[in-house]
Amino acid sequence: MAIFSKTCEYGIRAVFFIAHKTANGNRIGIKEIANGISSPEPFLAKILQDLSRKGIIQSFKGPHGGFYLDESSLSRPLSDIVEAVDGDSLFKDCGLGLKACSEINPCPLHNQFKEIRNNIYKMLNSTTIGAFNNELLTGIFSLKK
Amino acid sequence: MAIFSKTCEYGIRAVFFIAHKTANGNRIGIKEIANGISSPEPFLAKILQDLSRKGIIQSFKGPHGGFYLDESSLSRPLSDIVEAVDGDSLFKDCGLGLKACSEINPCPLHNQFKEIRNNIYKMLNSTTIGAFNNELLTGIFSLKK
DNA sequence: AGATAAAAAGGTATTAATATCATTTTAAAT
DNA sequence: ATTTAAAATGATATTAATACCTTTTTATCT
Repeated sequence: MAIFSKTCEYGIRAVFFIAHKTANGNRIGIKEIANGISSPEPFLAKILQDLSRKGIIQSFKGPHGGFYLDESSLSRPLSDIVEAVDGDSLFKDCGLGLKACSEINPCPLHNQFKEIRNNIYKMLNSTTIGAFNNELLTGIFSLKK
Repeated sequence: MAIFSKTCEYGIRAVFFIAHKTANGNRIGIKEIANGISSPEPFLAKILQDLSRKGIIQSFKGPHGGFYLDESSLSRPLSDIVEAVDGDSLFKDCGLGLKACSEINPCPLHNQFKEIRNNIYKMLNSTTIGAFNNELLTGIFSLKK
């Protein structure tokens, strides 16, 4: 198993891509995004539609329309994308799948998972959507394949 | 998304349960295990059958048969269960799902995920199957619901 | 106003994960 | 030998995730 669902993987990669391609105020179409991050276009369309409805990204219909990010979206943490797509179970739920697991009724791995969940959340919450625009521009980082 | 698949969650809980219930040399049947960890019995049967085939747990057919753990199984790390069930993608694959992601062609979150993967692996690899027998016996830890 | 280009919406298809059921094999007890 | 209790196997069912397709809405341009 991967950490994120495919939906979430595509979502994060797409948002990074949009951030980097629209830093200049432009918009970008679904075709170019799907191609830029190696994702199935119709599936990605659904994902972006959902992220747009939830306010994580912005979109504009019609000719010269497309997806883009406003200032406040650029400074959102990645955890917002993950939460919008996969929910907060990665940050909150018991690692062994126990609904009743808690501080007073812990599973054997309760404390270990608490730390891991915190690590993941801290990382995702302290990294913003726009954090890698420079590196993406210079080609240091890849979002394809 | 959860960290592990349902299959893996049931598997780990079941193995903990078997370890604790058969520490005295007994065997334990699928019914009692399924009940003890709140899992669907036929599904769990499949999982344990697979773990048995892979040598993670031991089983014995016929009357007074059941599942149990030998000494060496008790000292295996949890990472062995996870690898047997979910494979090693949790420890190895790119967090953003990129096949080509590597040190020389990193995704934007490459280093961040490397650390998280290492945390998870270290935890699972340094915790043994038999580590919680005492706490399970005294009821400090729960495997149910 | 009409044509066009884009995302949004809604519905369908495929695949993988999860769950269940029926039959077979194995070993013990009588 | 027969019965019985257990896991192993094989087949099927259900559900959720992933992927795709068609139509509709919105905005721009001529």
